[in-house]
Amino acid sequence: MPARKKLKIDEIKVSCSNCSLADLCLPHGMNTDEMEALDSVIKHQAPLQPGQHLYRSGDPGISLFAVRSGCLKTYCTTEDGDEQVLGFTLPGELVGLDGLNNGHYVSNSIALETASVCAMPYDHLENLCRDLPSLQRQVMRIVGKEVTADQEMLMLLGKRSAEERLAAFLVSLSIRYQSRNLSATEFNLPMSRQDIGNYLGLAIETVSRLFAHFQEQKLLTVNRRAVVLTDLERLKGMVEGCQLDKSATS
Amino acid sequence: MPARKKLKIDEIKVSCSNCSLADLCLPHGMNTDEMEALDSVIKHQAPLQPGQHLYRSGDPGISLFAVRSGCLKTYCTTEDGDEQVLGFTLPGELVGLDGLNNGHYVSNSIALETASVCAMPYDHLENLCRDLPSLQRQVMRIVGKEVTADQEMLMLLGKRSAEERLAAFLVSLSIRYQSRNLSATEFNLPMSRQDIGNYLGLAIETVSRLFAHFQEQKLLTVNRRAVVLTDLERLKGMVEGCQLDKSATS
DNA sequence: CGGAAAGTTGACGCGGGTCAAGGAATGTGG
DNA sequence: CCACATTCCTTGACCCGCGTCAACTTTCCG
Repeated sequence: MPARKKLKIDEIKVSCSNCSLADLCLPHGMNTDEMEALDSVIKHQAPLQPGQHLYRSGDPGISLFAVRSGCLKTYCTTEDGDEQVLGFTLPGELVGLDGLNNGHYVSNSIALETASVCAMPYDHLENLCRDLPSLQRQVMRIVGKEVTADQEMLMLLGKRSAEERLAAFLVSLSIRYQSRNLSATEFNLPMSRQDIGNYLGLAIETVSRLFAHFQEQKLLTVNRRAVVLTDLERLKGMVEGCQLDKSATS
Repeated sequence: MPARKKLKIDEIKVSCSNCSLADLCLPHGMNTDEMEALDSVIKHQAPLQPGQHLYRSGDPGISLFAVRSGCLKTYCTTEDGDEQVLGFTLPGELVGLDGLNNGHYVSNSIALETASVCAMPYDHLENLCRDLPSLQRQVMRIVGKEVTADQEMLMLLGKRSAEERLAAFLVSLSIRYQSRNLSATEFNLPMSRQDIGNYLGLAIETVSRLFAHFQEQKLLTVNRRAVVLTDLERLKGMVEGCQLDKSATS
């Protein structure tokens, strides 16, 4: 039964145990058996096209999603219609936690590039957590990370200058690409100036001017979406002191 | 054994099933048996004095805390020493989620007034969640709420004017006090202008001027920490349109 | 090829930060 | 109970970072 065989291969292809992102994702630290159990609750769906929504505000929030490839933008809208970008999700990162609150998503998630995601229905995940303490702990770790990341962002928006915000944004992307075994210094921005500005609480003209300014200072070269960080160290220096102080006090 | 009896009464006093905050807190929606199980993992500790820390950045993060009375301020510091206030915790609300990330708190939590808290060690809570699906769901609900609240805050800091920020802050306090059966229009601010400004990403002079400005417009009267919201409706009107749009799209 | 979307650049002005001075409340020691 | 310091808050003057408006260029896509 060649057809059956083929299907089997496809299944293996998309399993957690073979996923190169496992270290960055929920399976992190799980053994093969545990990964297989996790696999069993994951729904693979058709890839999202750019501009296509993964979920919208008000949709019944029933799943947590892991991004396998591409890039998602999470945003929400106010009653009077304007948008706030909440974040960008890269492969190995999770979205959809906010659906846990009252069963409906508050935010929206849209693909910026063609993206494939793994969907994990909350209720299945919940059941599985009962049997797999390591999964439960990992979920809570992810939750804690999310909270910490939001705190970092609040600090950026509350206290930092436009220059520091953009530098922090670029450094964050750099680090995240690096941990995915991509170049830390050369990459394409998956998002528009509009999205960057919105995310950082800046006007798009300001973002554009800052890119020009950074270029003058030989910190980077930029052409539309293509970025080369020519002096990553100095960029990191600009952000230094703006980061959370993680030094233990005890 | 009168001593024994006395102790028993004290225990009952502080149990979830007798706590007036149960509806706002983790026990929400649990039956008596479940509450008793939850009680068993809660550690009651001596009240915190104003200025005393519940936990500090770097401390081993081992517990989730529920505030029973008083008010806590959560904040974190940058490497170069300045502070970002992340939020204020009122009775019935939880703090300490950020310790879930890597086992250490990233933020600090300090009492603004004399405060008593219930401590729930993560590991006990984790075990209990395995037996009590309703608790597990409630924990995840709280987590989702936390994420949503952070999103709302990001929007405030990213998009809103100083005036809208302070109005939103006062309305939020009003609503939270009301759901604790306290006056929605007359209360004392538990925090200083410094803290308010820091939290809202504003200079303390701006906060002060805005209070004066609001007073001229007969929106409220304020004397140091004492606030009376004389036109709550109009205040809410100022915030309208800044709130997340929760209308279902499907 | 044409129209729209995305990005850049310059001119201008305002919201709110900064600096400075002073008042009111609270604490502290004599 | 009073003098004094300290902290918290208020108010005014000034000015700069960044938003807004506008014009233009480049890229994208049917």
